Amino acid sequence: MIMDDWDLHAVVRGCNASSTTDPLSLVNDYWDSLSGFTGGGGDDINNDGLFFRFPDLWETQTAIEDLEALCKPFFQINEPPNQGNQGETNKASPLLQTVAVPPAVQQRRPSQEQQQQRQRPHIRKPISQIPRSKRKKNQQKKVVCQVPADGLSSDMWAWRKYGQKPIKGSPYPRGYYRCSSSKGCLARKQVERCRSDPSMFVITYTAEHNHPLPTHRNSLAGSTRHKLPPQHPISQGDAPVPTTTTPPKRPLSPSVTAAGLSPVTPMSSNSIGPDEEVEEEEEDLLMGEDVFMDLQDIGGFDNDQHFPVHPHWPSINNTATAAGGS
DNA sequence: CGTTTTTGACCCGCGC
DNA sequence: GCGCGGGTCAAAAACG
Repeated sequence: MIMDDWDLHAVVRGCNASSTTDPLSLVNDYWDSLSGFTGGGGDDINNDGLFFRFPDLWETQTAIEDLEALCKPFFQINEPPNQGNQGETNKASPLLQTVAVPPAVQQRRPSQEQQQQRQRPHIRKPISQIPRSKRKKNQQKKVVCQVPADGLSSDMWAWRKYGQKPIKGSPYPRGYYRCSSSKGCLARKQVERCRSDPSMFVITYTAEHNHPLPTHRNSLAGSTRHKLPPQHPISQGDAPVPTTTTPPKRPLSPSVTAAGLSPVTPMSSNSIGPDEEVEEEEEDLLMGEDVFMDLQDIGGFDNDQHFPVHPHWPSINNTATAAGGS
């Protein structure tokens, strides 16, 4: 099947290509990918009855149009409809690639019911009741976007972070987000910094939203932890948080998020940390204070080239235990 | 009170 | 079969 070409390599390619700082190569990759799609099945999970679905990859027009179409659902930037703010939009518009799955495999995705079953409170279900095993890794349909830092919060969906993991071989952790707008929404998103180009973020969207774009969040509670100016990022970053022993139950400050995820050691006052903070605030203004995701959550600030070990990770290679925890 | 983030633990796919 | 690595769960804490 044509889809066979679509695996994580395509994803990785997208990231690697950026290292050449040649966006066109990504677009070309994407275009190449489209040719692989045209024969594919458009039979996605939610063909009917759903408010939102990914743009139809199978009915392609032009690479640019497709790019825009794919980006739109995720990057509906707050701007007047007829305001052709192309310049700015382009700045934040993601370079993306798509990874598709053979239809047969797609059907194996956990259904919504299954998903909800898994999310029921209480202890983990016996393995037999958890259909997660049906899912094959790397074979879910994915849309991979590569966006600059300021493109991250252009995502109009409301995401809730449900996990974070250090990725082997990468100094940056990967954040796992799920759509918080609708309970049954299966949409997920993974965000990580591109290792070859730390200024870029690789966003992988999985599954689809089954609801319309939220106009605003239900609540901002718990979502504005980073409001305080991180005056003590260093202390957080340096804190040798034990990974195996009992966890220090969250001596959290708003800056912990940044420091906790940053692979970088303490952000000096001259590092980009604060700059990004400012950048983020600017974004907030642009976004009408709808901060859907804090970039600092993703990978910290590393533009000053040093990639020390994450303070919380004894060593990324120390997998036996590190893999267990996150 | 409802929501989010954090984070250790758990589970499972996959490569060897 | 085993171990690694990635994805998810869920309790605790924080926030408005």
